[in-house]
Amino acid sequence: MFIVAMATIKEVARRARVSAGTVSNVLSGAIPVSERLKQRVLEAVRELDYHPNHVARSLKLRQTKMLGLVVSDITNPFFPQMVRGAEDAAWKHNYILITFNSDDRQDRERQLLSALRTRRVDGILLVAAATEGDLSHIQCVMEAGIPIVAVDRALESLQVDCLTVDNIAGAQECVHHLIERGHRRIGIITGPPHLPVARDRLEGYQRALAAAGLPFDAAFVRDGAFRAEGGYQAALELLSEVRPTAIFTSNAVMALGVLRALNEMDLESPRDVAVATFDDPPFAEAVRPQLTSVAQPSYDLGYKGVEILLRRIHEPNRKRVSQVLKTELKIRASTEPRTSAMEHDWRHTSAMG
Amino acid sequence: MFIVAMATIKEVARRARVSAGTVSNVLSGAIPVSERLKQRVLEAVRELDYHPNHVARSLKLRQTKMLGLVVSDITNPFFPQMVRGAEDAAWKHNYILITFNSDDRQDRERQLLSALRTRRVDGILLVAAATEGDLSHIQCVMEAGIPIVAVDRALESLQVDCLTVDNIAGAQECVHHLIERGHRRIGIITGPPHLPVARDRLEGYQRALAAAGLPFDAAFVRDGAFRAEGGYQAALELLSEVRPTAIFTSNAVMALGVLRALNEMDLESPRDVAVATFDDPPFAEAVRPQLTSVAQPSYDLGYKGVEILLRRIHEPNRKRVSQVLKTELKIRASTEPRTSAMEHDWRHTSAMG
DNA sequence: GTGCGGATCTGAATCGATTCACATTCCGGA
DNA sequence: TCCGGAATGTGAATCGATTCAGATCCGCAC
Repeated sequence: MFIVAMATIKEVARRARVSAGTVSNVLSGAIPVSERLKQRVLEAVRELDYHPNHVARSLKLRQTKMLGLVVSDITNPFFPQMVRGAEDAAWKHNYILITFNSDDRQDRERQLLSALRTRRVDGILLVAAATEGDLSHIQCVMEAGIPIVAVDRALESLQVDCLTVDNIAGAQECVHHLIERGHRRIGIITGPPHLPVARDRLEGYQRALAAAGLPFDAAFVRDGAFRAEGGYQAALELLSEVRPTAIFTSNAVMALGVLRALNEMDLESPRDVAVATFDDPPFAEAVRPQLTSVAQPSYDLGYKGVEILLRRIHEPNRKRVSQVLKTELKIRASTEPRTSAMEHDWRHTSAMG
Repeated sequence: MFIVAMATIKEVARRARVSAGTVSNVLSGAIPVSERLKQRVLEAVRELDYHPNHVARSLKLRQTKMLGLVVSDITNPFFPQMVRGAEDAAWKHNYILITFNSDDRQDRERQLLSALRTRRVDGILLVAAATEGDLSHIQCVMEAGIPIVAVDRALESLQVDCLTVDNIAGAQECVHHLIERGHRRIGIITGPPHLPVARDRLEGYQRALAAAGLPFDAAFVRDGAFRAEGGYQAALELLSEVRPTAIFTSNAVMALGVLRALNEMDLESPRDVAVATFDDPPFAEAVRPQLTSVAQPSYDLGYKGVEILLRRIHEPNRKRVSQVLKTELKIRASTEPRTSAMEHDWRHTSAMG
């Protein structure tokens, strides 16, 4: 293997006829160096196109200026924004990000955390695969002295900083909006019940019903597994069984499944069924009808997550923080008021089903 | 700052009553160690929860097992798949990925490459901000001995491996499909003309027209800057000026803009206007109508890109490779045949405009 | 001319893992 | 019993930057 060696600090030193320490001082600026030598050093740096070896620096300083970021799956349209936010914040503070996908599998998460630990990252931003049960692998990393911030999904049982979104309030506000529009038969397609995020959104749904004095009926609840296919299947079932006049999905990809189901059943939104969803991906405004949705501050989740993490790195003994970001309801065409004629029609039809 | 030091190889050695070298040999498996000592070492490793310091390892071995990945913007739905592919391939070969966004800005790209260089990544996967003009910052990195693979956008003027998509053929096939469906007035919304990707797709459009003996009219070409807003504006213009019966967009986010424009102008696809687009994001099947699209093998772009890069890292003197991946045309509802009545109607209208 | 303080610089130790020259052990065969 | 050589271990040098104790230099006051 042919290696083109990069210049080292010693070569720069030799060329500038100074010691390595002086080169270091010039570049770091920590200790003043005479103008004469400084110029010599800078010229040598330029001539050799010297780029300090950050690996050696990390070893000596015992900090890598690297942060780990573990998300479920970057392919899920919710995460890119968050990753982008995290990256921007990290870059701003001269840190770099190592991003991993866990696919929400705990065994993989365990491996990833182990890899990050061996790489000596200074801290980890974690969207935990599971938030309950055996969290020992996370605990271990913390005990090894690597700060962790739980993003999007809180880890109540661990002493970690958490940055989450108010899922309950977001879902509640949205379902309340549906109720306000006259809907009484509202279906919900949820995510995997073992995920608190999914449970919280269901909780918001229930609270909205309760607040309006409406009864809760489990037949209107389906698990779409947070996936498009699941949303599709769940929608087919709901529409052919309990006939809701509105469907609320707990994330956006499932909403796509719902739209596909409507398509196939030759139903139209909002005429036949109102649709609203958690998440507000770019396509929400492009689909027909445009989707009423609960926008999460996903960019902020990443950006602030990194800021909390950096703060923790510098103040390891700071009090544990747990911040909850608000969602924003974006009302669009998919929940526009229906005509009373249509409403009547559906009432009639569903009574027959 | 309170530091919880992690165990070092020396501590493991002391606890197992062996030398550091022996611990290293046990863990790497390169040199055989007697069963007796091996067990002692492994037990010490377990007791101390030893995780080798990869930073020290990198310094000594002069390889970090890190790859850099520079994309335009992870927020663009085309990239997550690619990043995921790259990450999977990297992880499989025990490499990690450092992902950056350049926003297609050359100054930023320069900084990112410099950062990657100082970090001593073993190689870089680059979606270049520009493919022509001053590419010296890229050239420098290569001269420093860091292999680069240009993904998605070729760098013809540099001696780098390239992995791209056949944009010309993909666009041509798609436009040919529109022609086959009877369209004669076909608008195209392109990306920034300084990007070869955009130029190639336009080239494919032109070739399709030429192959069918249709004249090329610049009035049917608009620049949508690869952004939703641009696609929206361009569509409004096209539809109110030259009245195409079909619109082809050079990327998917612009197609979203087109759909929004149709929405606002109260036009319907495919009844009034057929729509087809380059890129095949998840929402292509969810929007109404489902979008005919040119699917890029974006996951493969990342996966194979990393494999080419790793191959280059191990064989620096290998002949330069330049691989072109094929696209796949996915025909969906947005280009379904129109009735002749409709066609007539439009001919009439456009003649008036 | 001498001495002294401050400003600059140098040189060596250090971070933690790898590796290689060398030391030690152990075994069979003579 | 002794030797050769294979098998197994040890210890020190090394990677490249940082940092700090100590060396050197300079000007100035006495």
